[in-house]
Amino acid sequence: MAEFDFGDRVVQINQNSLQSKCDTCPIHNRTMCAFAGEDAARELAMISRTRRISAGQTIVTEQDSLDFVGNVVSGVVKLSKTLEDGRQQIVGLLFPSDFMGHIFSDHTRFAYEAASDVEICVFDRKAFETLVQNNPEIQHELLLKVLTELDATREWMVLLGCQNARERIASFLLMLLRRSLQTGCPKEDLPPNPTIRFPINRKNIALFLGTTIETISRQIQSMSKARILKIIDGNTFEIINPGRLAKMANHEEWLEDYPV
Amino acid sequence: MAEFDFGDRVVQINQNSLQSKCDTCPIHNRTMCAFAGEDAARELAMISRTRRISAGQTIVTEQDSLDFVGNVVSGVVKLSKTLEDGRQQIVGLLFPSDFMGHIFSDHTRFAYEAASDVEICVFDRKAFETLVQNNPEIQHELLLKVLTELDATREWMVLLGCQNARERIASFLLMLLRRSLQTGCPKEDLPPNPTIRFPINRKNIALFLGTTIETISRQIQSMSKARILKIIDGNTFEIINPGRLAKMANHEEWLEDYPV
DNA sequence: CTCGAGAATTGATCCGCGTCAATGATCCGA
DNA sequence: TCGGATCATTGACGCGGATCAATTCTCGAG
Repeated sequence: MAEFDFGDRVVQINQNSLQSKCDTCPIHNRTMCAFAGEDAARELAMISRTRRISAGQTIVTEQDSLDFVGNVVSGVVKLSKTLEDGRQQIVGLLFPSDFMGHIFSDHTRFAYEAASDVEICVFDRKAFETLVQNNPEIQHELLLKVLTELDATREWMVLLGCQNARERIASFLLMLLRRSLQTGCPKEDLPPNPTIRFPINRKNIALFLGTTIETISRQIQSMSKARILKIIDGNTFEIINPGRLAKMANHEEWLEDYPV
Repeated sequence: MAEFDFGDRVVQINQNSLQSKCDTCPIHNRTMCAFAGEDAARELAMISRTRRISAGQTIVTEQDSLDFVGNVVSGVVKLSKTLEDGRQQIVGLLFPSDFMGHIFSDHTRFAYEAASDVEICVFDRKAFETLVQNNPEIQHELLLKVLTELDATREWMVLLGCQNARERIASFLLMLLRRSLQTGCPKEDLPPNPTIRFPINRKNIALFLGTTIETISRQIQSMSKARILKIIDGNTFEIINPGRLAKMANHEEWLEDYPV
């Protein structure tokens, strides 16, 4: 065991076992960890810890203090706000390699919940903040990540503000398709009929899209009848015509790879 | 005139006249400029320039490259996206002291337009990026600003996703009230019946709230009948009961100062 | 002052989708 | 294998707010 001082607290961690975790981390090179220098990477590895949360469990409630940050390793974390009367809106879905946490602030305004079985790699927040302050290159990566997330959030704002149910669901399918293609496969190898799985249940999709499970169901059936997709099972779909789907979403830039 | 090298370009600027501008800047201490060290502040002053844009003029279109960044000095800048069929959604309104620009990226996905007569203090983007990279404390302030903006954007996402027209308009009024109180007046000095002015026209409010000018008109009249506000003129309103307005908005934390 | 253009209000109508309710599918523990 | 629970699908209905249209208000030019 080694003892490390992160400014306002002392952390004791087994250095070897944790260092090795990052080497086998399936998402390491897509997270901000990949941009850390050698020393910072060692520190990150030392303060990291893996947590598993099963679907439906709350990780942090609104207004709670969030004393850790981290990366989603597998599964989907939902970020949501619930009004007094029970209405809820999901304001973000965090997929593997996404950064999770509310840094440089003592309380979040949104609840974090596992939308599926989830594995996250967490760091003590204060320790991570100290590390960020001492490593401008990590802070820069973090800034870029947050800027990207801000843009993505604004895109969804367009969706919620002025697109109808059909467009919202088409956009959601496209987002899933894009996330599943993010491994960076060359354009000519794109499958003509990609397959999509819903990683979360209908209720959460509805809460994210600002609609209802009934409307989602009707639209999926309607797309199936229109031969835009084929329902393999309730959660799996073969996209017969990605181009038409993109056109339907009215968000062309979300699927540049599949021309209409 | 002095000549300054910002990495990839050389800028010639009259140092004295520009330095003096920041001293008289009405919003200086609320912008990230206030956090710059002495050297950085001098650089900022040197690369800054004031631009005036009249209401309705486009500053940057979507997909354009945005070669400057800056702070809004007066007026309101709208950040929006327009779909092919003409539907438009405003994803952000920038008020005085707000930072404007799309840093560390060569093209924006949103258009910038003056929603009222506007005065902005601009910096060359590349020069500013260099300055940020060389000044971790400015980068940190920028990160905090972006994080705050991300949270604010998510709050509006809740609004667009699951709140009705009445709640949206009440929330908009509260936001204006809060912005106008940001000078930091002590709680006991709060005016019991504050006055609000719409800084932008109905069309832009509607585009921001994901509704229509007709609906806004009807809701305002309805609030007037319910004695929640008094219509001074078409753009000015006396808030008779801030507490009930907050309750109506269902976003209690937006007006903690006025208990229900 | 008048005139015309753009902005806001007010009224009438209609439709997308939320709501409620019933049925069907899947899964798990007993 | 059965029964209960959870989740998804399908149908019927109604409402909030978009749409269309007419009127009123505001303001700057002449």
